[in-house]
Amino acid sequence: MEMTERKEKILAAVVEKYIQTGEPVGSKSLVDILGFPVSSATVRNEMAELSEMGYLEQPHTSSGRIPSSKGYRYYIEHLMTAYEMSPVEKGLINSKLMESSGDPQSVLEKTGNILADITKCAAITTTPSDVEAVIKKVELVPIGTRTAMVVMLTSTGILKTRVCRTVSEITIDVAESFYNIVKSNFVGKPASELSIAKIQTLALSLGEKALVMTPLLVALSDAAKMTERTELLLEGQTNLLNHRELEYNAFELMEFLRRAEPLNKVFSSYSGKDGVPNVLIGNENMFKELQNSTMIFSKYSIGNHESGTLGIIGPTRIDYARLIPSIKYLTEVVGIILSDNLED
Amino acid sequence: MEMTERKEKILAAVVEKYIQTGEPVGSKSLVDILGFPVSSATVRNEMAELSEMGYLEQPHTSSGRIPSSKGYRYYIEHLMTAYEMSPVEKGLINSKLMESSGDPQSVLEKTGNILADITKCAAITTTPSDVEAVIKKVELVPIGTRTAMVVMLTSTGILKTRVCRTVSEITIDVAESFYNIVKSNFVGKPASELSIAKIQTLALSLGEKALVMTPLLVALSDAAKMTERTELLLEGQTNLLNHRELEYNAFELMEFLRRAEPLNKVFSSYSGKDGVPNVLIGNENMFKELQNSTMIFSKYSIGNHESGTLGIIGPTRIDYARLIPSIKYLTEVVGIILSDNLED
DNA sequence: GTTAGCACTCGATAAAGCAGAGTGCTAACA
DNA sequence: TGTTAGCACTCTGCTTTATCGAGTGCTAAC
Repeated sequence: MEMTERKEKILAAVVEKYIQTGEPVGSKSLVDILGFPVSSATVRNEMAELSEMGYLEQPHTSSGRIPSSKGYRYYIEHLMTAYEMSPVEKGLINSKLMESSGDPQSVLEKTGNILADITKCAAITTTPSDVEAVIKKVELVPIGTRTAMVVMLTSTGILKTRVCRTVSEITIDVAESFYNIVKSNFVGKPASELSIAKIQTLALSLGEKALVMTPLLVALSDAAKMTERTELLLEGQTNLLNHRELEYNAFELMEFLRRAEPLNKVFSSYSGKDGVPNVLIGNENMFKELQNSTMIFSKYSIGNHESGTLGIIGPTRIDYARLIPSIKYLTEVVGIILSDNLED
Repeated sequence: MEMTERKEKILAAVVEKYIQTGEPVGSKSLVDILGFPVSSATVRNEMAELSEMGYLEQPHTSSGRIPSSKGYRYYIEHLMTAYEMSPVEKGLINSKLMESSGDPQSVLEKTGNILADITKCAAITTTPSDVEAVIKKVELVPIGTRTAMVVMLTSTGILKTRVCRTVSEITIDVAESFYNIVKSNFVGKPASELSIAKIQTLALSLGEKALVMTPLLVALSDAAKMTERTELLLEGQTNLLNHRELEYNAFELMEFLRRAEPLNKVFSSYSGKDGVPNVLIGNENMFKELQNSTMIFSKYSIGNHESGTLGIIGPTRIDYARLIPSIKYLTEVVGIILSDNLED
């Protein structure tokens, strides 16, 4: 049984109508939608074949058809005409993103917000991670006599700050020693070398200065730890409750999203080549909690390195034609904004 | 009709049983719970009187009783024995809070997390706001040749950072001018004076330096704006879905929480005197969306100033004896941690 | 290959019946 | 006067039954 042009038109019509209404689509209503003059019986025959081929399925014997995962996939790959955002929408998004304070975490939070807003799905973003990142710069900012803020910049443009308090005054002398220690031990090295153990051995060689220096170094280590860990940011989870077809799954889904590991596993199993978003529909997902959902995600790059992921999760019944391009666009913008920090 | 000791015992038993099971409590099961030997008929008579007095109500004519808002209130004020957290639990909370990076926003986020976790409700925290706050210190941290981080500290211990990029190099000369401008115009003044308008008039007098200086001042203004705005942080909203009695309200409630104004209105209507948490039960709430919910909140102080609010929202059927002390404790701890930044 | 006609399936909704928990009231009891 | 046993009554939740209608698959004719 081979795919014909008429079958394709019918499949596309079923997908689009179902996406729009959420109701199984019957042969009769299809006749109205399709441009050419055929009777409902003919359409019924074609639909039966599409079912047999695995593109459509029936919730129960005597109701209309809904697209299967395979049906959605065929639609996305062969039938769909992508619906790009208008320049106005793009401009709006750009200006919203500019509101954030510039550090990756807040940019990605904002991105998640926007994503959740335009897709009405749950949005997931991950903070950049780059195994090749090294410490580029460390600064000590005086806050009070015994309080300072440690600032750390990595080669991937990630900036972390951390406030710490010491038992005795942070004199210029102390600050200088701190800079020396950092320069000779950590700058140019990966953040992972900044372990507590390393700090302890260092402290031994510092003599009396160890007392005031240790908190500073610990703060730096905390900052380093924060850059290493890639965090998962969730936004708009409550959107999931709006989708009727997820009604019973919504809660289970939210619980699933709370656990970071499985999601990271999904993200790392798919490459982000060509900047084309990955689409995982229904049973194409590896976890049973996602069998009724669709994930669309895409990798953003800082400089030339694939650094993090940005995507959504929602019902399989979703406006693919609009959302896939949107996610693609946001991925590009985020990449550009975050790469900006890299240049000097 | 006056309250007797036996009535009080019955009321307490109804409240506690209902909190535990979520089912209306009947006279028969009460006889088992109450220590003294009475028949179900006697208890029924007492319950009828408690109903008449407004402490209990019936979901429908022929079912057990559940506490009314007034009933809960009487219980909280006269009958309940508060259940303090154990030192171990307190220690655990302290150490979790210490993980956060020290700035108020992240401390409060963490607090919200903990709160949501131990109460299984939605947690609300507000970032500190203090109309009397003035700019105490501003620092410029070099990141790249044309990138810098502006750090701002207020008299209330709030620290904000903001990264900015300029078109030309940030020389030592530029930095010095920046410090001079800031010192003579903004330090010691309220953050609200750092308006864009003010910056524009300033820029006019800077001549050629305006080009490189403006982005820095704008960044500072952004930081100032961030300290002024008190933000509402929500955590654990999805917990609301776990409560059967909120089933139909849960979504409406989440939508309500998204809008900040009404919540701020609630918070500002109640003082935080004595550090005793405010409890608003069911219809005691001013907004119709909260009629089926209970809010418990309390104000934390930085230094001596009441600065922000921290609380939960959940069903009226909630373990008051445990949660009220927990919230009280967290409020105190947050106050202490945030006040810490004040000292020099 | 297409279409009209028709019996059939199955979910959704409403109506009806039943069991059980719990009440309020009355009358008797200590 | 307070307490208790007894009983009729109410109301919910659950199950059963009936009905409706949309939509199908199949057959036979075009």
